[in-house]
Amino acid sequence: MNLTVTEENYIKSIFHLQQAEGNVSTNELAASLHTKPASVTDMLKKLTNKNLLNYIPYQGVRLTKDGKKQALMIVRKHRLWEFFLVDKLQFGWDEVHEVAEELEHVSSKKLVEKLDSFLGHPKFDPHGDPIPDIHGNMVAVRQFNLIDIKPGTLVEVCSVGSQSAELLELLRHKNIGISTEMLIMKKFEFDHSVEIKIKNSQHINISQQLAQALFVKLV
Amino acid sequence: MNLTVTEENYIKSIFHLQQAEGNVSTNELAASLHTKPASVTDMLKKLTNKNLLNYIPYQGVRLTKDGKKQALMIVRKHRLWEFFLVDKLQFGWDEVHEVAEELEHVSSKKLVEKLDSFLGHPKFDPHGDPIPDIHGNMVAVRQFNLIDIKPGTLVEVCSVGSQSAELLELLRHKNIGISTEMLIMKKFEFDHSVEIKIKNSQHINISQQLAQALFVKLV
DNA sequence: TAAATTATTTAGATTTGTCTAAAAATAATT
DNA sequence: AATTATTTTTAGACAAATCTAAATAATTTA
Ligand SMILES: [Mn+2]
Ligand SMILES: [Mn+2]
Ligand SMILES: [Mn+2]
Ligand SMILES: [Mn+2]
Repeated sequence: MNLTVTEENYIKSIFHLQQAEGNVSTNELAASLHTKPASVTDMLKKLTNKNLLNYIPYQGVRLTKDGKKQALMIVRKHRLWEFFLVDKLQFGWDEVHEVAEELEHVSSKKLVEKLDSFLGHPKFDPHGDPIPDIHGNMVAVRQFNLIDIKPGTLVEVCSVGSQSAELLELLRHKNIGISTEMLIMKKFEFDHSVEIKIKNSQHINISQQLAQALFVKLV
Repeated sequence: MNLTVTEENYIKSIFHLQQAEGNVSTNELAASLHTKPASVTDMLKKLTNKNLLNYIPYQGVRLTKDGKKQALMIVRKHRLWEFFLVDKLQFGWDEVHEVAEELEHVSSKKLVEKLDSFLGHPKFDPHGDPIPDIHGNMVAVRQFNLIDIKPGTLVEVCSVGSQSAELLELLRHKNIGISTEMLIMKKFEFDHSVEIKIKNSQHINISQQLAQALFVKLV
């Protein structure tokens, strides 16, 4: 079953949205895809006919097993290409997302697998997100939101909550990236900011908004 | 000016067809793009409005300066990706064309230039065709059709007349590839076949059809 | 030159993905 | 419970790219 670029983008968005919440609503999807709710309704019907998702009018949508499998293969391609761009072509990790949005739709299965070999079967993309293998499996690292970590804990950044240019610009400025190790020093009640100490570096303050966008694992 | 994938494919086809002949006809284009003449007429009007080609009804079409420039950049991407697939991902030279047909439409300019650097600025693709540089210039190697070479001449294969699977299969079987050196031994009037001797190998016979599909340079 | 053939264009329809505006269903407030 | 607000769906229109069938132009053949 061959999907159009548009269909693939819908499937992928639903996949990401249904991780967080249960059923994905029409409005959520419209926002995420920068389109209108009416257009989403049309597409949901179409994808339902292709057995990629279960859709109940007014109740939102979830991917079927098949839909999830398709989504995982698109995510696999997206993250492999991002790794390629950073590791081989010297792109910055904050400039690869847009390009990968196009590359992920190149259809050759052989290309994906040969690319994976060429890259040495990487397990994580440049943003710290796990790369699904050919069967759709990915390593599960227990991740915590930085805002929930108790003072005194040593953690390592393993992914970021979005790929927005604004966020990545701020991270670059603060010298925080994937695999940066940091000690949580203190949490301030007033503005929910967090004081941290980056390994071999000075103490800095992280705003509530930034802390909520950082995911870490215990080291 | 951003072109759709379809528009890019039209521009590229016209570019290739107008190399050989003068004006490109509607029917030729339809055949080359596996579409119908009526569809071609529609698209020619559209591309004319975008100033990419000069179109006179019933008289065929030629690219404008701008159209040619666009075409060269698509060809550049196509051939760079083909080189990448063969040189880095270990694809066979006979299996890269289809994949490159998709990759050539990925739009990031930065990607093309970084890919070019990563590959070491190759001058020829795996089929021996020259890769245009960022300004659209490509090295011109004087090429001859093997069928026109006089006996006694030493030549080197530098490109093939088509990328058909059938042709590439035969070449693989005869152990002929890009940069294969061969001495032209004798031409037979009866069937216009050619006897050649591949360097460090035995004498073999090349059919008229095959000789017409091989382009060589003098060494 | 006139007739027949071939090439090209026009006319009208179709598919895909989108949109706006209006109607209907659901959820939240009073 | 009734009203209001929000969400979602329907109805109808539109642009892009395509197709078939018919009309017209150009070319070839007789
Ligand atoms: Mn991304
Ligand atoms: Mn990523
Ligand atoms: Mn090719
Ligand atoms: Mn090629």
